[in-house]
Amino acid sequence: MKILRQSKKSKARIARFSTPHGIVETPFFMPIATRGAVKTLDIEDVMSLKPTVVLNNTFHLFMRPGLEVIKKAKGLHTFMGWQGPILTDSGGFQIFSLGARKRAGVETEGLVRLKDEGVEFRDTVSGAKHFFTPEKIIEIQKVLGSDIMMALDVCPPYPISHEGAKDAVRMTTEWAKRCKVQNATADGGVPLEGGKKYKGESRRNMRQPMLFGIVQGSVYKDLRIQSAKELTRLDFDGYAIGGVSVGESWNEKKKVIQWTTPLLPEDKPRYLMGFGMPEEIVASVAHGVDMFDCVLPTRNARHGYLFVRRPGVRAWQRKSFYTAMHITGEKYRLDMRPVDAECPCLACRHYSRAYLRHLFKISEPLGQRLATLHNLQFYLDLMRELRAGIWSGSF
RNA sequence: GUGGCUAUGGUGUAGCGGCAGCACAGAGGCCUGUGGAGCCUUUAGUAUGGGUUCAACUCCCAUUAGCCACC
Repeated sequence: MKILRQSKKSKARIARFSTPHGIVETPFFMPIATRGAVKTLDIEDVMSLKPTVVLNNTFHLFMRPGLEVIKKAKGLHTFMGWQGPILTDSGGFQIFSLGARKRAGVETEGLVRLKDEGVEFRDTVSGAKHFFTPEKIIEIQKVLGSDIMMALDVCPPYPISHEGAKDAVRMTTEWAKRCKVQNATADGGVPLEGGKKYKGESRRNMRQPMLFGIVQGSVYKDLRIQSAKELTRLDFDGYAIGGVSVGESWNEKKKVIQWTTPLLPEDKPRYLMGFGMPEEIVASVAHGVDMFDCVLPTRNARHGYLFVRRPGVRAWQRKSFYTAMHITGEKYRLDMRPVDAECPCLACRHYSRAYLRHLFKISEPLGQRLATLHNLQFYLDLMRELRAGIWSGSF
Protein backbone atom coordinates (compact mmCIF):
# COMPACT_ATOMS: atom_id res chain seq x y z
CA MET A 1 0.00 0.00 0.00
CA LYS A 2 1.22 3.44 -0.87
CA ILE A 3 0.34 6.41 1.30
CA LEU A 4 -0.28 9.34 -1.01
CA ARG A 5 -1.04 11.95 1.54
CA GLN A 6 -1.08 12.24 5.30
CA SER A 7 -3.23 14.90 6.89
CA LYS A 8 -1.34 17.43 8.99
CA LYS A 9 -4.36 18.04 11.18
CA SER A 10 -5.16 14.44 12.05
CA LYS A 11 -4.09 10.85 11.44
CA ALA A 12 -6.29 10.74 8.35
CA ARG A 13 -4.55 9.60 5.21
CA ILE A 14 -5.09 8.90 1.55
CA ALA A 15 -3.62 5.64 0.34
CA ARG A 16 -3.77 3.35 -2.64
CA PHE A 17 -3.48 -0.37 -2.88
CA SER A 18 -4.15 -2.86 -5.60
CA THR A 19 -6.51 -5.79 -5.57
CA PRO A 20 -7.02 -8.43 -8.26
CA HIS A 21 -9.96 -6.39 -9.54
CA GLY A 22 -8.47 -2.95 -9.50
CA ILE A 23 -6.69 -0.27 -7.60
CA VAL A 24 -8.56 1.33 -4.72
CA GLU A 25 -8.14 4.61 -2.90
CA THR A 26 -8.75 5.06 0.82
CA PRO A 27 -10.64 5.95 2.90
CA PHE A 28 -13.67 4.15 1.48
CA PHE A 29 -16.99 2.66 2.50
CA MET A 30 -18.20 -0.72 1.28
CA PRO A 31 -21.89 -1.30 0.57
CA ILE A 32 -23.03 -4.63 1.96
CA ALA A 33 -24.22 -7.42 -0.30
CA THR A 34 -24.19 -10.23 2.25
CA ARG A 35 -25.80 -12.83 0.04
CA GLY A 36 -24.61 -11.54 -3.30
CA ALA A 37 -26.99 -8.62 -3.71
CA VAL A 38 -27.16 -5.15 -2.22
CA LYS A 39 -30.70 -5.48 -0.92
CA THR A 40 -33.28 -3.91 -3.27
CA LEU A 41 -30.67 -2.87 -5.88
CA ASP A 42 -29.71 -4.34 -9.22
CA ILE A 43 -26.10 -4.35 -10.33
CA GLU A 44 -26.47 -1.31 -12.56
CA ASP A 45 -27.82 0.60 -9.56
CA VAL A 46 -24.73 -0.49 -7.64
CA MET A 47 -22.37 0.45 -10.46
CA SER A 48 -24.00 3.86 -10.82
CA LEU A 49 -22.98 4.64 -7.24
CA LYS A 50 -19.33 3.83 -8.03
CA PRO A 51 -18.47 2.08 -4.81
CA THR A 52 -14.80 1.25 -4.32
CA VAL A 53 -15.37 -2.24 -2.96
CA VAL A 54 -18.48 -4.33 -2.32
CA LEU A 55 -18.75 -6.64 0.69
CA ASN A 56 -20.08 -10.18 0.61
CA ASN A 57 -20.34 -12.86 3.26
CA THR A 58 -18.52 -16.17 2.98
CA PHE A 59 -20.75 -18.01 5.41
CA HIS A 60 -24.02 -16.95 3.83
CA LEU A 61 -22.91 -17.65 0.28
CA PHE A 62 -21.56 -21.05 1.24
CA MET A 63 -24.95 -21.94 2.72
CA ARG A 64 -26.83 -20.55 -0.26
CA PRO A 65 -26.34 -20.95 -3.16
CA GLY A 66 -23.30 -23.09 -2.29
CA LEU A 67 -19.94 -23.55 -3.94
CA GLU A 68 -21.13 -25.77 -6.76
CA VAL A 69 -23.14 -22.89 -8.16
CA ILE A 70 -20.38 -20.32 -7.63
CA LYS A 71 -17.82 -22.58 -9.29
CA LYS A 72 -20.10 -23.11 -12.25
CA ALA A 73 -20.47 -19.32 -12.52
CA LYS A 74 -16.65 -19.05 -12.45
CA GLY A 75 -16.66 -17.03 -9.27
CA LEU A 76 -18.75 -14.56 -7.37
CA HIS A 77 -17.88 -11.58 -9.56
CA THR A 78 -19.44 -13.13 -12.63
CA PHE A 79 -22.26 -14.64 -10.62
CA MET A 80 -23.45 -11.30 -9.26
CA GLY A 81 -22.34 -9.19 -12.20
CA TRP A 82 -19.91 -7.00 -10.29
CA GLN A 83 -16.44 -6.61 -11.74
CA GLY A 84 -14.94 -4.37 -9.07
CA PRO A 85 -13.14 -5.58 -5.96
CA ILE A 86 -15.00 -7.78 -3.48
CA LEU A 87 -14.26 -8.16 0.21
CA THR A 88 -15.63 -11.31 1.77
CA ASP A 89 -16.36 -11.35 5.46
CA SER A 90 -15.47 -14.67 7.01
CA GLY A 91 -18.54 -15.52 9.03
CA GLY A 92 -16.91 -14.81 12.40
CA PHE A 93 -19.58 -12.23 13.09
CA GLN A 94 -22.30 -14.82 12.54
CA ILE A 95 -20.85 -16.87 15.40
CA PHE A 96 -21.43 -13.84 17.60
CA SER A 97 -24.69 -12.82 16.02
CA LEU A 98 -26.32 -16.20 16.46
CA GLY A 99 -24.99 -16.42 20.00
CA ALA A 100 -26.58 -13.06 20.71
CA ARG A 101 -29.89 -14.25 19.34
CA LYS A 102 -29.67 -17.21 21.61
CA ARG A 103 -29.23 -14.92 24.61
CA ALA A 104 -32.16 -12.86 23.42
CA GLY A 105 -34.29 -15.97 23.70
CA VAL A 106 -34.68 -16.52 19.99
CA GLU A 107 -34.84 -20.13 18.93
CA THR A 108 -31.26 -21.01 17.97
CA GLU A 109 -30.92 -24.30 19.82
CA GLY A 110 -27.99 -26.19 18.39
CA LEU A 111 -27.44 -23.63 15.66
CA VAL A 112 -23.90 -22.72 16.59
CA ARG A 113 -21.19 -24.48 18.62
CA LEU A 114 -17.78 -22.94 19.16
CA LYS A 115 -14.72 -25.18 19.56
CA ASP A 116 -10.96 -24.70 19.33
CA GLU A 117 -10.83 -26.48 15.97
CA GLY A 118 -13.61 -24.37 14.47
CA VAL A 119 -17.29 -23.66 14.68
CA GLU A 120 -20.31 -25.78 13.96
CA PHE A 121 -23.36 -24.26 12.33
CA ARG A 122 -26.71 -25.78 11.63
CA ASP A 123 -28.64 -24.60 8.62
CA THR A 124 -32.09 -23.49 9.74
CA VAL A 125 -33.55 -24.25 6.34
CA SER A 126 -32.20 -27.70 5.55
CA GLY A 127 -31.18 -28.66 9.08
CA ALA A 128 -27.78 -29.73 7.73
CA LYS A 129 -24.73 -29.38 9.97
CA HIS A 130 -21.63 -27.57 8.76
CA PHE A 131 -18.27 -27.43 10.47
CA PHE A 132 -16.22 -24.36 9.58
CA THR A 133 -12.52 -24.21 10.30
CA PRO A 134 -10.15 -21.34 9.57
CA GLU A 135 -8.70 -23.45 6.75
CA LYS A 136 -12.06 -24.15 5.21
CA ILE A 137 -13.11 -20.52 5.36
CA ILE A 138 -10.01 -19.56 3.38
CA GLU A 139 -10.68 -22.24 0.79
CA ILE A 140 -14.26 -21.06 0.38
CA GLN A 141 -13.16 -17.46 -0.06
CA LYS A 142 -10.77 -18.58 -2.78
CA VAL A 143 -13.54 -20.36 -4.60
CA LEU A 144 -15.67 -17.24 -4.32
CA GLY A 145 -12.82 -15.38 -5.98
CA SER A 146 -12.59 -12.80 -3.22
CA ASP A 147 -10.19 -9.88 -3.59
CA ILE A 148 -9.91 -9.24 0.12
CA MET A 149 -10.39 -12.25 2.36
CA MET A 150 -11.01 -12.01 6.08
CA ALA A 151 -9.54 -14.44 8.59
CA LEU A 152 -12.04 -16.36 10.68
CA ASP A 153 -12.22 -14.66 14.07
CA VAL A 154 -14.10 -14.95 17.33
CA CYS A 155 -16.23 -11.86 17.86
CA PRO A 156 -17.42 -11.89 21.47
CA PRO A 157 -20.69 -10.29 22.54
CA TYR A 158 -20.86 -7.16 24.67
CA PRO A 159 -20.56 -6.95 27.55
CA ILE A 160 -18.13 -9.80 28.22
CA SER A 161 -15.75 -10.54 31.09
CA HIS A 162 -12.04 -9.91 30.70
CA GLU A 163 -11.53 -13.65 30.88
CA GLY A 164 -14.03 -14.29 28.10
CA ALA A 165 -12.55 -11.58 25.91
CA LYS A 166 -9.06 -12.99 26.52
CA ASP A 167 -10.19 -16.40 25.37
CA ALA A 168 -11.68 -14.84 22.21
CA VAL A 169 -8.34 -13.14 21.53
CA ARG A 170 -6.49 -16.40 22.05
CA MET A 171 -8.70 -18.27 19.59
CA THR A 172 -8.67 -15.40 17.10
CA THR A 173 -4.88 -15.44 17.03
CA GLU A 174 -4.72 -19.23 16.69
CA TRP A 175 -7.24 -19.16 13.88
CA ALA A 176 -5.43 -16.25 12.22
CA LYS A 177 -2.24 -18.32 12.10
CA ARG A 178 -4.10 -21.22 10.54
CA CYS A 179 -5.71 -18.93 7.95
CA LYS A 180 -2.30 -17.56 7.10
CA VAL A 181 -0.81 -21.04 6.68
CA GLN A 182 -3.74 -22.24 4.61
CA ASN A 183 -3.52 -19.19 2.37
CA ALA A 184 0.21 -19.68 1.80
CA THR A 185 0.17 -23.40 1.13
CA ALA A 186 -3.12 -24.28 -0.46
CA ASP A 187 -4.07 -24.02 -4.07
CA GLY A 188 -7.60 -23.83 -5.27
CA GLY A 189 -9.91 -21.04 -6.03
CA VAL A 190 -11.22 -19.58 -9.20
CA PRO A 191 -8.74 -18.08 -11.69
CA LEU A 192 -9.10 -14.34 -11.72
CA GLU A 193 -9.11 -13.20 -15.30
CA GLY A 194 -7.33 -10.19 -16.67
CA GLY A 195 -4.99 -9.66 -13.80
CA LYS A 196 -1.28 -9.30 -14.25
CA LYS A 197 0.99 -11.63 -12.33
CA TYR A 198 2.61 -10.50 -9.19
CA LYS A 199 6.37 -10.88 -8.86
CA GLY A 200 7.13 -14.39 -7.79
CA GLU A 201 3.61 -15.47 -8.58
CA SER A 202 3.64 -19.19 -9.22
CA ARG A 203 -0.01 -19.85 -9.84
CA ARG A 204 -0.52 -19.04 -13.46
CA ASN A 205 -3.25 -16.64 -14.42
CA MET A 206 -4.31 -16.25 -10.84
CA ARG A 207 -3.69 -13.15 -8.83
CA GLN A 208 -3.44 -13.54 -5.14
CA PRO A 209 -6.25 -12.18 -3.02
CA MET A 210 -5.32 -10.20 0.05
CA LEU A 211 -5.84 -11.63 3.51
CA PHE A 212 -6.71 -9.46 6.53
CA GLY A 213 -6.38 -10.34 10.20
CA ILE A 214 -8.95 -9.14 12.74
CA VAL A 215 -8.06 -7.56 16.08
CA GLN A 216 -10.31 -8.49 18.99
CA GLY A 217 -10.18 -7.74 22.72
CA SER A 218 -13.57 -6.20 23.45
CA VAL A 219 -13.26 -2.98 25.50
CA TYR A 220 -10.08 -4.05 27.34
CA LYS A 221 -6.97 -2.08 26.51
CA ASP A 222 -4.45 -4.79 27.40
CA LEU A 223 -6.31 -7.31 25.25
CA ARG A 224 -6.60 -4.97 22.25
CA ILE A 225 -2.86 -4.35 22.50
CA GLN A 226 -2.11 -8.04 22.87
CA SER A 227 -4.33 -8.92 19.92
CA ALA A 228 -2.86 -6.23 17.67
CA LYS A 229 0.69 -7.32 18.49
CA GLU A 230 0.02 -11.00 17.95
CA LEU A 231 -1.64 -10.35 14.60
CA THR A 232 0.86 -7.87 13.23
CA ARG A 233 3.61 -10.40 13.91
CA LEU A 234 1.83 -12.67 11.44
CA ASP A 235 2.18 -10.04 8.73
CA PHE A 236 -1.23 -9.81 7.11
CA ASP A 237 -2.04 -7.73 4.03
CA GLY A 238 -4.27 -5.54 6.13
CA TYR A 239 -5.82 -5.39 9.59
CA ALA A 240 -9.36 -5.09 10.78
CA ILE A 241 -10.63 -3.87 14.10
CA GLY A 242 -13.44 -6.26 14.94
CA GLY A 243 -15.84 -6.76 17.79
CA VAL A 244 -16.80 -3.10 17.79
CA SER A 245 -20.32 -1.75 17.50
CA VAL A 246 -21.90 -4.70 19.15
CA GLY A 247 -23.58 -2.57 21.80
CA GLU A 248 -20.92 -0.34 23.38
CA SER A 249 -21.21 3.40 23.86
CA TRP A 250 -19.55 5.76 21.41
CA ASN A 251 -16.98 6.62 24.10
CA GLU A 252 -15.99 2.99 24.46
CA LYS A 253 -15.78 2.52 20.70
CA LYS A 254 -13.60 5.60 20.41
CA LYS A 255 -11.20 4.30 23.04
CA VAL A 256 -10.86 0.97 21.25
CA ILE A 257 -10.01 2.81 18.02
CA GLN A 258 -7.53 5.06 19.79
CA TRP A 259 -5.74 2.13 21.45
CA THR A 260 -5.67 -0.06 18.38
CA THR A 261 -4.92 2.04 15.32
CA PRO A 262 -1.44 3.20 16.47
CA LEU A 263 -0.39 -0.45 16.79
CA LEU A 264 -1.35 -1.33 13.23
CA PRO A 265 1.31 -0.89 10.54
CA GLU A 266 1.24 2.47 8.74
CA ASP A 267 1.66 0.88 5.35
CA LYS A 268 -1.24 -1.57 5.60
CA PRO A 269 -4.95 -0.84 5.24
CA ARG A 270 -6.93 -0.55 8.47
CA TYR A 271 -10.49 -1.71 8.36
CA LEU A 272 -13.05 -0.90 11.06
CA MET A 273 -15.66 -3.61 10.77
CA GLY A 274 -19.35 -2.83 10.91
CA PHE A 275 -18.91 0.95 11.23
CA GLY A 276 -20.91 3.10 11.56
CA MET A 277 -22.94 6.29 11.89
CA PRO A 278 -21.63 9.04 9.58
CA GLU A 279 -20.06 11.08 12.38
CA GLU A 280 -18.40 7.92 13.74
CA ILE A 281 -16.85 7.29 10.35
CA VAL A 282 -15.52 10.83 10.13
CA ALA A 283 -13.97 10.53 13.59
CA SER A 284 -12.49 7.14 12.72
CA VAL A 285 -10.92 8.44 9.52
CA ALA A 286 -9.29 11.12 11.65
CA HIS A 287 -7.76 8.31 13.68
CA GLY A 288 -6.27 6.70 10.60
CA VAL A 289 -8.90 4.14 9.63
CA ASP A 290 -9.07 3.40 5.89
CA MET A 291 -12.02 1.08 5.31
CA PHE A 292 -15.57 0.80 6.55
CA ASP A 293 -18.70 -1.22 6.03
CA CYS A 294 -22.07 -0.96 7.68
CA VAL A 295 -25.67 -2.05 7.22
CA LEU A 296 -27.01 1.29 8.41
CA PRO A 297 -27.41 3.08 5.06
CA THR A 298 -29.11 0.11 3.44
CA ARG A 299 -31.16 -1.20 6.35
CA ASN A 300 -32.27 2.23 7.48
CA ALA A 301 -33.26 3.00 3.91
CA ARG A 302 -35.58 0.01 3.87
CA HIS A 303 -37.21 1.36 7.02
CA GLY A 304 -37.72 4.83 5.61
CA TYR A 305 -34.81 6.49 7.45
CA LEU A 306 -32.91 8.81 5.14
CA PHE A 307 -29.64 10.61 5.73
CA VAL A 308 -29.73 14.21 4.56
CA ARG A 309 -26.79 16.60 4.46
CA ARG A 310 -27.04 19.96 6.16
CA PRO A 311 -26.28 22.42 3.38
CA GLY A 312 -22.98 24.23 3.55
CA VAL A 313 -21.47 22.19 6.39
CA ARG A 314 -18.33 20.16 5.72
CA ALA A 315 -18.42 16.71 7.25
CA TRP A 316 -15.50 17.35 9.60
CA GLN A 317 -16.69 20.76 10.76
CA ARG A 318 -19.55 19.73 12.95
CA LYS A 319 -20.85 16.49 14.36
CA SER A 320 -24.31 17.44 13.13
CA PHE A 321 -23.43 17.76 9.46
CA TYR A 322 -26.54 15.81 8.53
CA THR A 323 -30.08 15.19 9.70
CA ALA A 324 -32.27 12.11 9.76
CA MET A 325 -35.45 12.16 7.74
CA HIS A 326 -38.20 9.67 8.62
CA ILE A 327 -39.86 9.78 5.26
CA THR A 328 -43.05 8.06 6.43
CA GLY A 329 -43.80 11.02 8.70
CA GLU A 330 -47.09 12.81 8.28
CA LYS A 331 -45.25 16.11 7.81
CA TYR A 332 -44.07 14.94 4.39
CA ARG A 333 -47.55 14.11 3.10
CA LEU A 334 -47.80 17.32 1.07
CA ASP A 335 -44.09 18.06 0.79
CA MET A 336 -43.32 18.28 -2.92
CA ARG A 337 -39.62 19.10 -2.47
CA PRO A 338 -36.97 16.48 -3.17
CA VAL A 339 -35.42 14.76 -0.16
CA ASP A 340 -32.24 16.75 -0.76
CA ALA A 341 -32.20 19.30 -3.57
CA GLU A 342 -28.40 19.02 -3.82
CA CYS A 343 -28.24 15.23 -3.89
CA PRO A 344 -27.51 13.65 -7.29
CA CYS A 345 -29.23 10.33 -6.59
CA LEU A 346 -32.12 8.91 -8.59
CA ALA A 347 -34.63 9.61 -5.83
CA CYS A 348 -33.67 13.24 -5.41
CA ARG A 349 -33.45 13.92 -9.15
CA HIS A 350 -36.94 12.72 -10.02
CA TYR A 351 -39.18 12.42 -6.98
CA SER A 352 -40.64 14.37 -4.09
CA ARG A 353 -40.76 13.59 -0.39
CA ALA A 354 -44.52 13.18 -0.70
CA TYR A 355 -44.08 10.60 -3.45
CA LEU A 356 -41.44 8.69 -1.51
CA ARG A 357 -43.67 8.74 1.57
CA HIS A 358 -46.51 7.43 -0.55
CA LEU A 359 -44.37 4.57 -1.84
CA PHE A 360 -43.43 3.59 1.70
CA LYS A 361 -47.01 3.87 2.91
CA ILE A 362 -48.19 1.40 0.30
CA SER A 363 -45.09 -0.78 0.66
CA GLU A 364 -44.15 -0.31 -2.95
CA PRO A 365 -40.67 -1.85 -3.49
CA LEU A 366 -39.58 1.17 -5.50
CA GLY A 367 -39.57 3.19 -2.28
CA GLN A 368 -36.98 0.94 -0.68
CA ARG A 369 -34.84 0.98 -3.79
CA LEU A 370 -34.90 4.78 -4.06
CA ALA A 371 -34.15 5.17 -0.36
CA THR A 372 -31.28 2.67 -0.59
CA LEU A 373 -29.82 4.54 -3.55
CA HIS A 374 -30.12 7.80 -1.66
CA ASN A 375 -28.49 6.58 1.56
CA LEU A 376 -25.63 4.89 -0.27
CA GLN A 377 -25.14 8.05 -2.30
CA PHE A 378 -24.90 9.90 1.02
CA TYR A 379 -22.30 7.50 2.43
CA LEU A 380 -20.21 7.27 -0.73
CA ASP A 381 -20.30 11.04 -1.28
CA LEU A 382 -19.25 11.46 2.34
CA MET A 383 -16.18 9.31 1.67
CA ARG A 384 -15.38 11.25 -1.51
CA GLU A 385 -15.65 14.45 0.46
CA LEU A 386 -13.32 13.13 3.17
CA ARG A 387 -10.76 12.10 0.54
CA ALA A 388 -10.97 15.53 -1.06
CA GLY A 389 -10.63 17.16 2.35
CA ILE A 390 -7.51 15.19 3.13
CA TRP A 391 -6.06 16.06 -0.30
CA SER A 392 -6.71 19.74 0.14
CA GLY A 393 -5.32 19.68 3.64
CA SER A 394 -8.54 20.97 5.18
CA PHE A 395 -9.33 17.71 6.99
C1' G B 1 -94.91 -9.20 5.69
C1' U B 2 -93.41 -13.48 9.32
C1' G B 3 -89.50 -15.93 11.94
C1' G B 4 -84.40 -16.27 13.23
C1' C B 5 -79.36 -14.36 13.72
C1' U B 6 -76.01 -10.29 14.37
C1' A B 7 -74.44 -5.27 16.14
C1' U B 8 -67.31 -4.10 20.19
C1' G B 9 -61.59 1.50 17.83
C1' G B 10 -61.01 3.62 10.86
C1' U B 11 -61.25 -1.95 9.27
C1' G B 12 -61.46 -7.20 10.84
C1' U B 13 -62.23 -9.68 15.29
C1' A B 14 -61.84 -11.73 20.97
C1' G B 15 -64.06 -11.45 25.71
C1' C B 16 -66.72 -11.73 30.47
C1' G B 17 -72.34 -9.91 35.50
C1' G B 18 -66.61 -6.82 38.34
C1' C B 19 -59.90 -2.62 34.81
C1' A B 20 -62.68 -4.29 27.07
C1' G B 21 -57.94 -7.57 24.57
C1' C B 22 -55.69 -8.77 19.61
C1' A B 23 -54.44 -7.88 14.34
C1' C B 24 -54.19 -4.44 10.40
C1' A B 25 -54.51 0.80 9.34
C1' G B 26 -52.95 5.91 11.77
C1' A B 27 -48.94 8.59 14.77
C1' G B 28 -43.83 8.60 16.92
C1' G B 29 -39.22 6.07 17.57
C1' C B 30 -35.21 2.17 17.02
C1' C B 31 -31.74 -0.62 13.82
C1' U B 32 -23.68 -0.42 13.48
C1' G B 33 -18.55 -7.27 9.85
C1' U B 34 -27.76 -7.85 7.59
C1' G B 35 -30.29 -15.70 9.10
C1' G B 36 -35.35 -9.44 9.78
C1' A B 37 -39.62 -5.30 4.22
C1' G B 38 -37.86 -6.48 11.47
C1' C B 39 -38.60 -4.44 16.55
C1' C B 40 -40.54 -0.93 20.36
C1' U B 41 -44.00 2.88 21.96
C1' U B 42 -48.61 5.23 21.16
C1' U B 43 -53.80 7.28 19.48
C1' A B 44 -58.62 5.34 18.93
C1' G B 45 -64.13 1.25 20.57
C1' U B 46 -68.96 -1.72 23.44
C1' A B 47 -75.24 0.98 17.47
C1' U B 48 -79.58 4.10 20.00
C1' G B 49 -83.18 4.45 24.13
C1' G B 50 -85.09 2.19 28.40
C1' G B 51 -85.08 -1.73 32.34
C1' U B 52 -82.95 -5.59 36.06
C1' U B 53 -78.52 -5.28 39.39
C1' C B 54 -74.15 -2.86 44.45
C1' A B 55 -72.18 -3.33 39.41
C1' A B 56 -74.32 -4.28 32.32
C1' C B 57 -70.17 -4.68 26.59
C1' U B 58 -72.34 -9.01 28.99
C1' C B 59 -79.08 -10.36 31.22
C1' C B 60 -84.28 -8.33 29.59
C1' C B 61 -87.45 -4.95 26.39
C1' A B 62 -87.97 -1.50 22.46
C1' U B 63 -85.81 1.19 18.28
C1' U B 64 -82.58 1.34 14.18
C1' A B 65 -79.44 -1.15 10.75
C1' G B 66 -77.51 -5.49 8.35
C1' C B 67 -77.71 -10.77 7.11
C1' C B 68 -80.39 -15.53 6.48
C1' A B 69 -84.82 -18.45 5.85
C1' C B 70 -89.99 -18.62 4.70
C1' C B 71 -94.25 -16.33 2.38
